[in-house]
Amino acid sequence: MGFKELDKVYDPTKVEDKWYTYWEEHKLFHGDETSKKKHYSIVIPPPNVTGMLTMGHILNNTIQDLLIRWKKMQGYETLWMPGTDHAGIATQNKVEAAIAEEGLDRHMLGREKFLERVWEWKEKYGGIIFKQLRHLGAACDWDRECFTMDENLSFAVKKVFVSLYDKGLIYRGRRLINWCPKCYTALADEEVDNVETEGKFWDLAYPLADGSGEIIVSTTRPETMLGDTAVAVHPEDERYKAMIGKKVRLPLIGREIPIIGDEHADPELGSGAVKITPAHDFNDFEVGHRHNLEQISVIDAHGKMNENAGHYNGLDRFEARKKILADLENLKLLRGERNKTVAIPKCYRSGDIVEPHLSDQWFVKMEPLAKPAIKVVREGQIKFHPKHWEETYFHWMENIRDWCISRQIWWGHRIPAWYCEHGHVTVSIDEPKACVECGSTNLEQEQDVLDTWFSSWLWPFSTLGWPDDTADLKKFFPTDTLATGPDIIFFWVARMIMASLEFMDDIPFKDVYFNGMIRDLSGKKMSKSLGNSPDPLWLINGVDGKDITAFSKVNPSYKKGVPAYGADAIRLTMVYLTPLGGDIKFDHTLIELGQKFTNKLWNASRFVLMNLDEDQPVLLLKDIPESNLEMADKWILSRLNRAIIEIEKSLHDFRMNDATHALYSFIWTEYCDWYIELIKSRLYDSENPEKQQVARSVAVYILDNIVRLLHPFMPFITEELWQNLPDVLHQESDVKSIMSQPYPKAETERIDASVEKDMTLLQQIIGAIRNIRGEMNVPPAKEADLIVLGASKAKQALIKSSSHSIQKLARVSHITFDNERPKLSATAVVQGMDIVVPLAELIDIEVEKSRLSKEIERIDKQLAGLSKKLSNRDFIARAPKDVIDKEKEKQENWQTSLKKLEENLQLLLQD
RNA sequence: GGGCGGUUAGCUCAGUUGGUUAGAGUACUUGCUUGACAUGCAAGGGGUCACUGGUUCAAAUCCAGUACCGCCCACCA
Repeated sequence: MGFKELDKVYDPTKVEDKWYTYWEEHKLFHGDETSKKKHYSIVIPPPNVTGMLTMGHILNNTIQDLLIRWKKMQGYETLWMPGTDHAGIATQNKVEAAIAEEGLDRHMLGREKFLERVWEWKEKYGGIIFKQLRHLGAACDWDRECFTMDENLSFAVKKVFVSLYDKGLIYRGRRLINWCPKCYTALADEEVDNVETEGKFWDLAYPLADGSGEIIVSTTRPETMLGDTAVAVHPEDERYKAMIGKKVRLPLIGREIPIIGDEHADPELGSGAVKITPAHDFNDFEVGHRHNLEQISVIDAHGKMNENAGHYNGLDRFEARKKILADLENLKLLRGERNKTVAIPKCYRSGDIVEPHLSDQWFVKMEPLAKPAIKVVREGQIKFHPKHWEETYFHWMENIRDWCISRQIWWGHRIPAWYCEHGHVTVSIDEPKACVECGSTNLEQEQDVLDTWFSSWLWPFSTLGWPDDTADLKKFFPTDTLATGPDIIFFWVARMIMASLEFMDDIPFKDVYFNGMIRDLSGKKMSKSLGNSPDPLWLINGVDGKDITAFSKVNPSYKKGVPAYGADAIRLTMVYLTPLGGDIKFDHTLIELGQKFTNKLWNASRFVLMNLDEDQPVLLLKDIPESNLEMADKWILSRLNRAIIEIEKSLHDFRMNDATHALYSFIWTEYCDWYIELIKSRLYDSENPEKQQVARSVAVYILDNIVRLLHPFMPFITEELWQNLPDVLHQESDVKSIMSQPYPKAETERIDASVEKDMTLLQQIIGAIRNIRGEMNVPPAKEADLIVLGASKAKQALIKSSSHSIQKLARVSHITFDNERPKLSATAVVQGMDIVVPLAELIDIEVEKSRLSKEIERIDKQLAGLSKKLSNRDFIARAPKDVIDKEKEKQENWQTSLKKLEENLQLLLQD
């Protein structure tokens, strides 16, 4: 015994950090841009610089790591590019909250000092998530770690801005945009969540200026009436047609505004007449354009009424609403109030109600960029997995609207545009000396910064060195797979495709894998604020309930703490549970699946390794003569190769869960439950060292394949086990690591259908005996005899040659054929043979009777259905021949079984 | 309002192009400290595949509709 005996229980905490350090030290995560090998690259969806690891990251990064490790073992030069996003609004909000505790706000500090504070924050808290990702095992190339505000990435941003500006695709304009009064900045359409809310719908009466009557308008936002510049009715609306062209006197303000005819007014809705406020409503803005209406802002950027709001000036917008309603009520101009669900636009960062706000902003004209990006997906150059997300993509891209890219915050890439005192704009990568139009040297840079996504849409090539023509770009671009969540399909995925086609003249990636969302068991999205998400590091490293203080409303089940499941167990569980693109309802107890599997693998390996012997070398499979392989050996080799094919196919199709299932059942059911049990007698048979050696060698050969197949799924335990395998199995490599070993390839010549068929028979016989024993509650210690009736010569031979296995696995002493059967015996039918277990003193006749009756009833029922099918003339006439043959064969088999079972039951009833 | 997804065992989920006796893990029942593993072994019970109709020789699977759940998009003020 020269092999190290493994611990009885696998402890991930003893293993995981050790191997991660080893891999990192030996540069096994490094992508070599000078390599001659084919490349495979992935860019990480950059987490926010202040981000913390969530369960969603666990799933997303496990999938990326799985792909990278799989491809690396397959011989590709792999690169997994890590990096973080500066996340403008989110990060600025965080730092502002932090300085608020010191009684400061950013304006007190000023731009420069404030940014210093953000950078300090970034240095301190940025990248924590990457320390956490290391615990997960992520094989990121940390030497290349990027940040969206790195010098070269910032240069890329400026270069892109100038290029699009020069092409006329970036413009500046006074538009109505989504404004968050809390974040004090413009937002893109995608940054606004429309939340259905119970609201009110008020009817207001506007008197006609000539005193001839009034017109009723309906609104959900009465406070904006101060900015009304018209009332619109449908031009075909008989009720109001005659009023078009007349004027109304706006209550409270007294301004005279026209009644106009416009199809925007829906006669079905409310009174059919609608107030028009071009400065505070997107529709009204359009109507205003059509009719040349004045745009009067009455709400300022802080959400307060402004000087145009008369004596409401200075009031908060919602207080103003109350006041205005009360005042109209007093004037008897408030004519109705109804409940109505309305979609309230909210800022996805702060949650504050977004205000349509008239201001000068920068925009990207998207349509010309979208066209080629639609094409590459439609033509299949880029494939989405699951495919149905392509529909969502097309729908958005075909109706794309211009992208508002300016943000009125400080943390981000400052827009490279300068204004002179005459209002001319100069756009340039470097600070210009003089205005391009008038030559003025009195220039001031734009105060606004760019939307965060304006840097992340360049991510697949800016991280590789663009705009320089780098070796990295040549080697690793376009990247291969993008794995991300469908929630950022518009924010990020679509824009990366557009940017890449525009600036690289190529697609950014070939496949996009959308992982599902992690929910809690009640189906709610997991989030820290809901307190329904565990900290993933608790699950990896374990935590005592006392230490859980991170969240205010922690799920009670975490208060007791959780054991150290280890990264491998979590990874395996996640991919086992994740259907292509489907959501996962998650609870930490589900990880027991992975934990148990980890322990099973560990112990199976422990068993195989403890049975090796230094004095008896392990034979390589190619050195074992075919004739020395027993049925069990051939069978497990056959099954291994089928599993390899299945895994390869599943991973290729991004069906990670199928690949995981294939591995799981191969390892647990076939290798552990059957193969290892079958070879035990050979392993223990020191009288027959040659057979022993073959059994040992095949067992460890399969184990070697198992750990390599499993490595992308469970990197740590497989490295630990692989390192413990005999050296003869290790292929030479620069660094001794499973990461440098080849991924198993299928050897189809090892697939042997006839051996599998024989094995099935054996399993069925053993299963039948076990079933009898189990139903009768026969203790394992009691051995029984076995009589097989009606077996063909071939089957007899097979049973004889495997008699030892049957005896061992089914706890049988003697096996005989065609003996007379004792009256008191339990019986089963397998492939037309009677399996008779004479257990006179062991069995309960009544139990056996009911067992047989139940079985007869079951087969009878099935047979009835089948007979009906086969007597259907249409079925015979129209179904394919092979289907009919199969059904007929089935019928014969069942009929035989039924007959035999009935005979057996009769024998028992005779007593 | 439009679009997309879902509804299969108590729970979490598989089920690829229609043809299996509808599966896995877990939970449950029973028997086992069987020379790797009680985080284990063996056996067992449990499903009218949401509902209704249609296509077909044949539907969990294809089509239409209904109900419920979820997500996304949209200017009904």
